[in-house]
Amino acid sequence: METKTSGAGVPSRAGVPADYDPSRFPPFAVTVDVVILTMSEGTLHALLVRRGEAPFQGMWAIPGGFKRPAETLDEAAKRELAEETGVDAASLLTQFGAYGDPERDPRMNVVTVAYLAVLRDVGAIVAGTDAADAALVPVSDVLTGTIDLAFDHLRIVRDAIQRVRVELEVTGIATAFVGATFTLAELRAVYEAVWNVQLDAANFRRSVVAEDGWVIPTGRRARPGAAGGRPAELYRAGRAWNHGGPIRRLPRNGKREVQA
Amino acid sequence: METKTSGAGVPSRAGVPADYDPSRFPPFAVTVDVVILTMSEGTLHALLVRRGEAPFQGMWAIPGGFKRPAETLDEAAKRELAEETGVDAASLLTQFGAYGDPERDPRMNVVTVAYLAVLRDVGAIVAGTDAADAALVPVSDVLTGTIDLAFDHLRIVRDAIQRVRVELEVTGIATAFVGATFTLAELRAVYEAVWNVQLDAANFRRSVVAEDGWVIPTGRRARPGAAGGRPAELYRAGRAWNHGGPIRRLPRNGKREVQA
DNA sequence: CCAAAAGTGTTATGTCTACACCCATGA
DNA sequence: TCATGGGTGTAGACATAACACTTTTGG
Repeated sequence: METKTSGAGVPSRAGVPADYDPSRFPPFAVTVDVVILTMSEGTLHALLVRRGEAPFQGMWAIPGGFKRPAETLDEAAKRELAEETGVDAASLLTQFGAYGDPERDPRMNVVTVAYLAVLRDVGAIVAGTDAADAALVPVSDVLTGTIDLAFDHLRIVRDAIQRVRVELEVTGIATAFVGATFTLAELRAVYEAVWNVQLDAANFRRSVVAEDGWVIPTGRRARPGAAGGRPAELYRAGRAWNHGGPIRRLPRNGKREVQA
Repeated sequence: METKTSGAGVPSRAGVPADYDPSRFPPFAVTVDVVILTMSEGTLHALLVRRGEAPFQGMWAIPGGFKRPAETLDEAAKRELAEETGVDAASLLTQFGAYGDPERDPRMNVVTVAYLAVLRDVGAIVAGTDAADAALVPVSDVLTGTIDLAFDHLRIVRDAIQRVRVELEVTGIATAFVGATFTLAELRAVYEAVWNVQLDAANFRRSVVAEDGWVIPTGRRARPGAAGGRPAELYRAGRAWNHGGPIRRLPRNGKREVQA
């Protein structure tokens, strides 16, 4: 693997001590962690598991596990997601970072590769598992430190949120948060929750509908809420979200930002 | 680290065979590879090294090496960059991916974490090293397969280019490509080379100058080229490029794209 | 009927593009 | 002086934001 051309015998190119022998490589454990995000009660939630053993026993953590030698990183992430949720949907798994600080695991050298997964209907999935060891928690509770996480998982979650914010802008990942059919108000709520902004419903509708083939009207309508109101049209996701996004960019100036 | 809560004895949550014992973890070698990009002769170039040993002996590869147990991934990347170029500039090192396919190294299980570095004046640096084992090659030659790379390094370079395209848009990384002082034409050439587009000089100037504090006029002027022309103002980079970019977005429609 | 939410129209403002035009230099 | 590239002006196309107004529901 990638041994430098300036091998053991060659003096270092730039004054760095060549005190390292590439022929003996240090072994690492490699894990894959998956930040699973979903919308619940109008806010962004993450699926966390409670650790059953030391270190950090009893604390919340991102689900994850060892990479196996015969699988790729993507396959490992897909496997972890499936084991945790039963969902088999590789397309919305995005690798967003690798973490290898020496002390991130007190027991050994561990490098972890982090993935982001965006799901809908995780509530039902979590309810089906042992409630004691998996839960959907508000992301804001994690970010503010109300819930604190094992290892460097806070940092990983922070990076995942950063990433999903960008994904929302440049891909159409928003539809992954909502059900198979959805109203534009639900879709708008995704942007508002993730970006923490307030969007004009009228203008939002126009932007989304203008993005050709991105959402498709089903002809059916949603039942209004208890407070009444005109029933909303139901849409389904159109072609996959790889081409470019529907709603453009976070506000150019700080305007319209809403305080948490 | 990150062992699932559903440990060895607990049956798997979702029908996945629980045939894996987390207490024995498989060891991996972890390396850090750095894709070093620079502008040379008006086009995008990458710094490659020639492999001195098997496998892929004699082929070109991205510089890289083992992560040491006591350093972070960022530190390892910084060290590799310094060893290869003598440049000590951590701020422009960006992690952009991890690669761990089982067969990517025929000798053993290697997971590599890839970084992007953008430099100026690499030409002089490379000239100072043994020309036989390091060279600046046009990125286009790599992407078209004219030069082929060891391991899965082609894929890594492709991803690095993807990344720098985005970085150019959302950060101000463009100034990292040019000298300490530069003309707006030089800066524009960076965008044109990386995005493979043709930009209107007049509009480019306005966009850049409008981005407040992003480039700062020095009051000095560049000597015109041999063909004459009005001497251009010299600028220096302003505050660091983390806030948001100067030139916005790749063209919304395919227009203005230039064929390679 | 009233409140609430969905959806449409309209207008002011801002941004982007193309391109005409002037400026300063080398040969 | 002409060719070349730097820099400014400007008008139309287009995008965005704000908000008034109409529609359709529950109570």
